[in-house]
Amino acid sequence: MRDVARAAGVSISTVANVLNNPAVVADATRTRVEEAMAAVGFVRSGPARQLRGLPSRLVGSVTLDQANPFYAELNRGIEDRLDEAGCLVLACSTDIQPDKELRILRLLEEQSPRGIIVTPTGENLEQFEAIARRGTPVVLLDAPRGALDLCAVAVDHVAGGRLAGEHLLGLGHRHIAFVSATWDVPPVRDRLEGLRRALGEAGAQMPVEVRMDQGDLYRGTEEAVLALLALDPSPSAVVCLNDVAALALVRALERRGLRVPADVSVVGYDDVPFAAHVQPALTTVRRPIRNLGRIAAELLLAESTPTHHHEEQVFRPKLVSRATTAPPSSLHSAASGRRPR
Amino acid sequence: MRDVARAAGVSISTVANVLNNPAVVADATRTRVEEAMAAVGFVRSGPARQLRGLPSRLVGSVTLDQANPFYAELNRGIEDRLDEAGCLVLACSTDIQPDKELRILRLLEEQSPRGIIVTPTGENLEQFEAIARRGTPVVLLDAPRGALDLCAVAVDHVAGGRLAGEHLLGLGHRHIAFVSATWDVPPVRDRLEGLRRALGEAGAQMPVEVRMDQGDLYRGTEEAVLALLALDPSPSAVVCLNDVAALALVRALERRGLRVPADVSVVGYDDVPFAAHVQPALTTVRRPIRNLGRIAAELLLAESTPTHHHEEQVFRPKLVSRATTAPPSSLHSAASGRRPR
DNA sequence: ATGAAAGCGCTAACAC
DNA sequence: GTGTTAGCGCTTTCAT
Repeated sequence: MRDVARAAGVSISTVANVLNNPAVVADATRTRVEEAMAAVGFVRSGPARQLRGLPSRLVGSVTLDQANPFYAELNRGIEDRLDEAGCLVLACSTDIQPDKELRILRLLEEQSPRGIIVTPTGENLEQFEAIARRGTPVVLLDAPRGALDLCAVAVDHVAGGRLAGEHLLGLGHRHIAFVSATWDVPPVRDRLEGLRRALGEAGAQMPVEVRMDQGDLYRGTEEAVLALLALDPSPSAVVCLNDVAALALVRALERRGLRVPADVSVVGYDDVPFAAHVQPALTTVRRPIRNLGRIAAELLLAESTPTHHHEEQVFRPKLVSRATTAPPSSLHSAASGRRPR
Repeated sequence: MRDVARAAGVSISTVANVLNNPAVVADATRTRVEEAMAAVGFVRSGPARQLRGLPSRLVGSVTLDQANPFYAELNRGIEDRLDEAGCLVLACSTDIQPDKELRILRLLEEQSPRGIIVTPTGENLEQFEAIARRGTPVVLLDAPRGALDLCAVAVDHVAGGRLAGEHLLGLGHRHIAFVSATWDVPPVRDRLEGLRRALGEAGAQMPVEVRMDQGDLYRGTEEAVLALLALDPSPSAVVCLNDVAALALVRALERRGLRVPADVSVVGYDDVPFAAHVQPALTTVRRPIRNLGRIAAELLLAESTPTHHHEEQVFRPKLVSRATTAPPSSLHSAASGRRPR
C-alpha cells in the first residue's frame, strides 16, 4: 500500500479509502490510485487485515480422509457454500488418529480461521467446545450436538441402520451380518445399533459383527469374506459400514464364487457417486452428502451474525434399493442352520 | 502473549523466548510461562507471525474439481507431504471456468500462502508466472513447464494416449473412437493426440472424437453412446478421457445391450481407486496419482530453500490391462464397414 | 476530499 | 536471563 500510495502520489489512507470506502474518494484520485495498484501489482494482505480484527476468509474442514469419496463429496459441498461467501476451505484428514486430529486442530486454530467444521474421530467432544470458547466457531459434522454449546449437522445413523435391517427383513433375510472396520467411530456403532434394533424387534437373530481391515483393501476383504463364510449359520445378507467397503466386499464375494445378490445380499451406506454406477448397482442407505456439507458451511457462516443461536440439523437417511439385494436363496431360507459351500 | 506474560509475571519477550528460543530461558521461568500459557488458553497467531515475514503454513491447491476421484486422491498426496512439513492445504475447485480460476487465485494470493499448486484450466500460463514474480511460488500440475520460470509436475499424456491406442491395436482393433468432454483442456487434447499418432503409424483409421456432457452423467452418456453407434463404421473400441467417463460409458453401453468387452472394448485413464474394483474391472492408463501430489508438494516446499532451481518432473503413464478390453468381435473384424445392431 | 497516527500480535536485534 | 523497542501491512478515528 505504501508503494501504491507513492506511485499515485497520495497518502496511504487514501489508498485505504479507495479499497474500503471508494465512494468517499474523488473520481480522478480513485482512478489514479487504481492505475497505480495495477502498475505495482498490488495484492491485499489477508494476514494484516486479520490482525486488525477483520473476519478471516479461511475455514477448516477436518474429515477422516479427504480422499474417501464420501468426504471428497462433502468437502465439495462445503466449498460451494463457502465460495459464495468468498471463503476458502482448509481440507484436512485425521485418518482417525486422535493425536493427528489434535495436532491438526491446533494448527488450524493458529491460523485464526473463520471457523472449523469437524468430523470427530472420537467421543471426546469437549475439546471442540474449548476451541469455540477461545473464539473459533466449531460445527460438528456427523456427531450429535448433545449438551454441547455448538452447532451440529447430524445424521440419524440408528435410523439408517434400521432402514438397512428392515429392507433385508422385508426380503425374508433372518441371518444378517454387519461389516465394520478395524477402527471404531460413533456413526458406525450407531448403524450397527439400528440394525440390531430392527432385527431384535423382528425376532431375527442378532447381527454378527465382522471387522474388515481397510488398510489393505485387498487382503482385508478376503479375510472378511472368510470370516463371514466361517459363521454358522452363515449370513444370507450383510450390511456394510459404507459403500467403499460394500463394493470391495461384493468383489471379494464374487471371487470366492458367491453371487450377489443371488447367494448373498449386500447393502452399503452413504450412496456415494459411484454406488449407482457399479455392477451390480449398490443397494444403500443414502444421505444427502453434498447438502450435508452445504448446511455445515451455512451454520458456520451464520456463527458470525450477531443474533446467532447454536443449532442442530438432523438428517434422516433413506434406503435406495438397487441390485445388490434380493430375497435369500433357497439354501438359506430352507435350512438356515446349514452353511452353503 | 501479553496475557500470558502478565499471568506469569514476566515480560512479553520472555514469553517469546520460551516459544522461539526455549534454551535461553531459565527452567523455572519457562515452566511458569508454560503453565500460564495453558491457563490462559494461549494460541499463537499465525497471521501475526506472517506479518513479521515468517513463512506461511498455508498452501493452495487449485484443481478442476476436488470431488472428482482423481483430484481427491491427488489432494491427499499433497496433504500427506505438506503435513510432514506442518503445512495445511487450501483445496479449491475451478470447475474449468477461467473466471472462477482467476477469482480463486486472487483470493489465495491474498492469504500470502507458502505457495500454490495449480492444475490450470487453460492455456494462459503467464498469469502463474506473474503470481510467482509477486512472491508466491507456483507449481504447475498436469501442465508442461514449457519456457515458464516455474516448477511443474507433468504427465506425458501424448504417451498415455499412445499407450491406449497401441494396446487396442495389439488386440486387433482398427476402428477406435475417443470420448472427450464438452470442455477442452490440454491434458485431454494430448491424450487424443497420442491416440491419433498410434493409429496413424499403424495405418488404422483416425479416431473419431465424441464429446460427452459430464454435467448430466446419465443423459450425457446415453447421448454419447447413441453418437458412437451412429458412426459408420461403428468403432470396436473406445478410449475415454478418464475413468469416471469410462465407467459411465460401460454402463450406458450395457444398457443398450452391448457387452463390454465382447462387443466393444473400453479403456479409461488415470486408474483411480475404483477402477480396479468395478465390474468389469477397467483397463486404463495409470498415473501414480497420490505420488503426483506428493511430488508437487515437495517441489513447492523446496522453493523456499535458498539454492532452489525450478524443476520439472515428467511422469510416463503405464497401461494396466484389465477386463474391459478384448479382441474385436467377429462382427467388427469380419466386416468393419458394417454396423452391428 | 485527503492525511496523520495508533495499534492489531508477534519477532528479533539489542540493551541491561 | 530478562526486558525494551521497532516494525511487519493494514484499518480506522480524527484532524485538516
